[in-house]
Amino acid sequence: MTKTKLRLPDRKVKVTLRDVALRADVSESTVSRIMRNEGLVAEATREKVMESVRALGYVPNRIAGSLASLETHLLGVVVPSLSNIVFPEVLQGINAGLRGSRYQAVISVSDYEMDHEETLVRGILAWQPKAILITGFDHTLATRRMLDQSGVRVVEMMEIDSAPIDIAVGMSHRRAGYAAGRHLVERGYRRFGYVGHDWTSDRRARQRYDGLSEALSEAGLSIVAHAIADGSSAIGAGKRQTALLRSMAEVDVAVYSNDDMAVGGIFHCMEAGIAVPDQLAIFGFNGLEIGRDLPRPLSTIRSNRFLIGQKSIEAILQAPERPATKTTIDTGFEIFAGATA
Amino acid sequence: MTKTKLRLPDRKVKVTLRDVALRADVSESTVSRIMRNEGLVAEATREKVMESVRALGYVPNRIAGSLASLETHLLGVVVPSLSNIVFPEVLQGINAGLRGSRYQAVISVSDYEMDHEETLVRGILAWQPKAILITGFDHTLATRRMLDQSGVRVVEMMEIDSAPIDIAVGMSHRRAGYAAGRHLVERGYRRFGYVGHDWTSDRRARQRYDGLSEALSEAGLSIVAHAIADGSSAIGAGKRQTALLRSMAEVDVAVYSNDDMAVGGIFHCMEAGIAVPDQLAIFGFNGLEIGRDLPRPLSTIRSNRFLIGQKSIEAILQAPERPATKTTIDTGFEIFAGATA
DNA sequence: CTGTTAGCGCCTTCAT
DNA sequence: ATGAAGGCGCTAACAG
Repeated sequence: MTKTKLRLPDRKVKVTLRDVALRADVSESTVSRIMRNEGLVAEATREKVMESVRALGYVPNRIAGSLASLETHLLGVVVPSLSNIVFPEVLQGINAGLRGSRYQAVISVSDYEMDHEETLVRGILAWQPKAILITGFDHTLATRRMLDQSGVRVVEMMEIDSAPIDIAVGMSHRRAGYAAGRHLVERGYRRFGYVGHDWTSDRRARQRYDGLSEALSEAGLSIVAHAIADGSSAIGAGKRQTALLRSMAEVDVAVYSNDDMAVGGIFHCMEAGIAVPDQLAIFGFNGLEIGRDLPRPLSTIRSNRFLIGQKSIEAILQAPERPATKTTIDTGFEIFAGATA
Repeated sequence: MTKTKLRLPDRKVKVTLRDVALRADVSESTVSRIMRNEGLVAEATREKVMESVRALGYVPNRIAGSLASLETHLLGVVVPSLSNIVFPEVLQGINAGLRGSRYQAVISVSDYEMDHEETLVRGILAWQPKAILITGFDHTLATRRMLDQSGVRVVEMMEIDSAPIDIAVGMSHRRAGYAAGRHLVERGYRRFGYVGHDWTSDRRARQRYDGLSEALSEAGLSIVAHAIADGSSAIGAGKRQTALLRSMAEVDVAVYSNDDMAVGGIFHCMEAGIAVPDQLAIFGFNGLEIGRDLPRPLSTIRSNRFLIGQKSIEAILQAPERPATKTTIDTGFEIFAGATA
C-alpha cells in the first residue's frame, strides 16, 4: 500500500466516468449512456447514477469523448478584427444561430494578417472542428489547401463575388458600390470625392470602390479627389481625411469606405460649419446604429452582418457534411437614403 | 488483401502520426517529438519526417494529444454581450495577450442570462481549459461552485469591488461613480439628473450610481430626476431618455450610465437646440472613441477595457496554476474633463 | 538520439 | 436494460 495512486485530499481530484460507475455500482457504459441521453436506461438506474454524478461533481471530459467518438462539436471562427464593430455583429449572429445547438465556437482574430490567419486555421483544424467559418476569400495558398483538404464545412463570410471553397455567405460589395454610385448620380451629384482607408487589408472596400467607379464612369463622371488614410478606418481618420479631401478639390459629395469614417466626415463638417448635404453630401457604408441616430441620419448602404453570421450557422447545421457542390448565400444590401446625401 | 483498410481515393483520409512514422520509417515517438519541438533529434531524421508530414498533409490531432498529456492550451472566455463595444475591446486585449502563446480562446456569450452562463461554463469546463475568464462577480451558485472546484485559474473581469474566486481584474465602479460626483460638484453643478438602463442585468452601472449618490449626498445634494430605459443602453435610448429627463425636472447636469447613452443625450441636445454644457451638461462613462471625436469632446470617465483583457491573460500566463491566495488587479480609471460638463 | 510500452477517459461495437 | 472488450491518436516514461 505504499505506492498506490491515492486520491489526494481535496483539490484536483479529477472525477472520471469510472468513479461515477463505481460509486453507483454500474458499468461505465451505463453511465456513459446516461450522460449522453442515449439508449434505454431504467429510471431507477438513472437516478442512482445521477445521484453519484452530483455527489462527485462529475464533469464529462469532452476531450476523451471526442477522441473516442471521433467527433467534436466545435466550430472554428476566424475574423480579421474585433475593433471594427461589424465583426462582433457577425459573431452575434453566429452566437444566436448556435443557441440551443450542441456546438461551441472557437474564435480567433487574425488582425488582417494572412500569415497569422494560416497559423490560426492550422491551430483550429488540430481540434477537428465540424466546420470553420472564416472571413472573406483572401487567404494564403496553404490556408486554402488546408481548408479544402480538411473535408469539413467551410464558410467564407462577408462577400460573394468569388467562388467559395464550400459556402459563401454575404453580399456583393461590387454591386453595392455600383448601387451607391447610381443612387448618387440620380440625386444629381457630379463632383465626387472618395474617403477611404488602406485597401491592401480590406479588399471588400476596394470592390465597393470599383463598383462606384464603374457607375460613375457609365454616367461620364469620375472621382475627382481621393483621401486615403493609412491604417485606421475610424471616426478620427474620417475627420482628418475629410478636411484633406476638401483641400484637394471642390467636391459636392464624399463617398466613404464605411460609416465610421463617414461619421467622422459629419463631425468635421459640424466643427467647420459646413452644411450637410448642401455644401457637402456624405455617403457611408454599413448602416451602423450610430448613423441612424445622428441628428441628421447618415445616407448609407445597409448590410446585415448579424444575418451573415446567422445564415452561416444555419447552413452548417442543415448539412454538417460537405457536399460536392458549392453554395452561395446572398444576404443582400439596401440603400438607406438618409439625410446627408 | 480483401478487407484491408485501404486508403480511400482522396477525401477524408485522416492522416495520423502513425502514417507519418511509417512513411518516414521511424517510430511514432520520434515523429511526436519532432512535432512538438521537444527533445533532441538528428537533423537528418527531422528532415525525413518533415518531408513526410508535408507530403501527407499531416495535421496533429490535439484532441488525442491533450488526452494523452492531460493538458490543453484552451482558455475559456465568457462575456455577457458583444453588442456593447466594451466587451469586444476586452476580447481584443485577451487576443493581444495571447499572441505568441500556445493558447487558444473559446469564447461564449451569455446574453446577460446567468442560467445560460452556467450552461456555458459547464460546456467549457468539459474541455478541460487551463483557465477561464468570466465577466463580473454575478454568477449562479452552481457556476461559482464549478469554477471553484475545477481548480483551474479563474479570472473575474471588469470589477474589483468584491472578493474574487481566484483573480479579479478591473476597476472599482463604485469609486468611479463617486469620483464623477465629486468632479461635477466641484465644477459647480447642483441639480443632477441620471439617465440609465436596466440595473438588474448590469450591476456595475448600479455601483457607479451608488458611488455618485454617495458623493452628492456628502455635498448635501441628491439626484432630482431619473430616466431609466428598459433594456437598451444604446444611443437611441439615450436620446429618448434625455428628452424624458428634461420633462421631469429642471436639471443642470445629466449623468449617464455609459457613453453610448451620453452620446444619445448630445444628439438630442443638438436636435432640440439645447446648448451643451451651458443649458445642460452631459457626463458619460467608459471613454469610448466616439466621445473623443465628437465636435465637443464628451466629459466622461475612462476605463481601460483592452488593458483588462491583457492583464487577465498576463496573470494567467505568469502563473498557470491556481495559488492559495486570491489576487486583485486594479486597472484604474481616469476622469476625462472633456467639454460637455 | 531513438524505440517500446502503457495508458489518457471515453465511446462503440457486440454480448448477455 | 446492462456489461465487457477494444480502440480513438497521441504522449510519457523508460530503455536502449
